[in-house]
Amino acid sequence: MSDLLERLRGRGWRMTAQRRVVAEVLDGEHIHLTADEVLARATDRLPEISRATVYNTLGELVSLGEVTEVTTNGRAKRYDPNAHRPHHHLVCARCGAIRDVHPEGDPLADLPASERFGFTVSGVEMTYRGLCPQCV
Amino acid sequence: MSDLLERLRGRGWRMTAQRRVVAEVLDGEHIHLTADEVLARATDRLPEISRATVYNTLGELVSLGEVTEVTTNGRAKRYDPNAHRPHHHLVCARCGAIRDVHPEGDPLADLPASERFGFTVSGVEMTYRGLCPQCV
DNA sequence: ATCCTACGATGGACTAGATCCAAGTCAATA
DNA sequence: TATTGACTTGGATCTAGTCCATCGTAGGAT
Ligand SMILES: [Mn+2]
Ligand SMILES: [Mn+2]
Ligand SMILES: [Zn+2]
Ligand SMILES: [Zn+2]
Repeated sequence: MSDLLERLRGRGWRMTAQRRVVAEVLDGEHIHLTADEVLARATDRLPEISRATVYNTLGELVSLGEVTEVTTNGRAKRYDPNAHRPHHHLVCARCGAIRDVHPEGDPLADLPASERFGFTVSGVEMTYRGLCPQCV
Repeated sequence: MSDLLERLRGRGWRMTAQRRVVAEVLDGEHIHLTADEVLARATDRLPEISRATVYNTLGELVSLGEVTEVTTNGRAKRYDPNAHRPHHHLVCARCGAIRDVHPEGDPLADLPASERFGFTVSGVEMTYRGLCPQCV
């Protein structure tokens, strides 16, 4: 069983067949599925699952902090189960492949006070762009 | 007249009343308007302008490299006329205010080869998150 | 100044992605 | 096994954006 499922059980999350398959298809490394992709994979395991439930469940996982939303292209949001290890993304400009990356250094420290406009800065998302080995 | 308009003229861009007002409403610092916001402001100056023309013109300005698309929230894309000075963004999590920022350091250099997965990395976008002075 | 025409503008239909809702179903507890 | 509030469902609805046939015009030619 997946780590995610285990954590959710531990938090008293009410378990249903639908929620289980959504959590299952999100399990893994470098996973960044759109809601439609989650629906397609969930439907393989549980044909009667509905689109609304997929959206409901993804939204709840985001609220619980177990999944993060990633927007790399202005199209469909992607859902990332790797929420417990802060990271950034490397995206292929041609095929859209996405890898998790962990840059060195502290980007927050690189933003001088004169560039903060009085904001209380709490985090940063970085999206590296390039071409993957297959697309070069 | 705006810098943007001047550059476009110099590039032989065919000028129409519609294109002029779109370019005009995009002029300024820290401007990051959605297509609908551009349409609303353009309509103030030229009531008969159409939504399709706003999208056509924005798309062309992006192709020309005079405007960049910014996606900060998975909702509507925003259009940024400050394309000739590379920069990143600081976004208020509550009210959505967006400021242009110029962090120190070279984020590309902070991505070690072991984290590049064979990609040819060519750029990076950074979105700082926080609360603006009015929203703290 | 007028003509010509390729390029731009238009409105409305259409699509993708996402959300909402009233009604039906069921997991968890007793 | 009875109860009940939480979950699921299909379909309607919404937002952002694209597409297209047709009309209009900017700007070069005369
Ligand atoms: Mn990730
Ligand atoms: Mn900007
Ligand atoms: Zn690729
Ligand atoms: Zn704010």
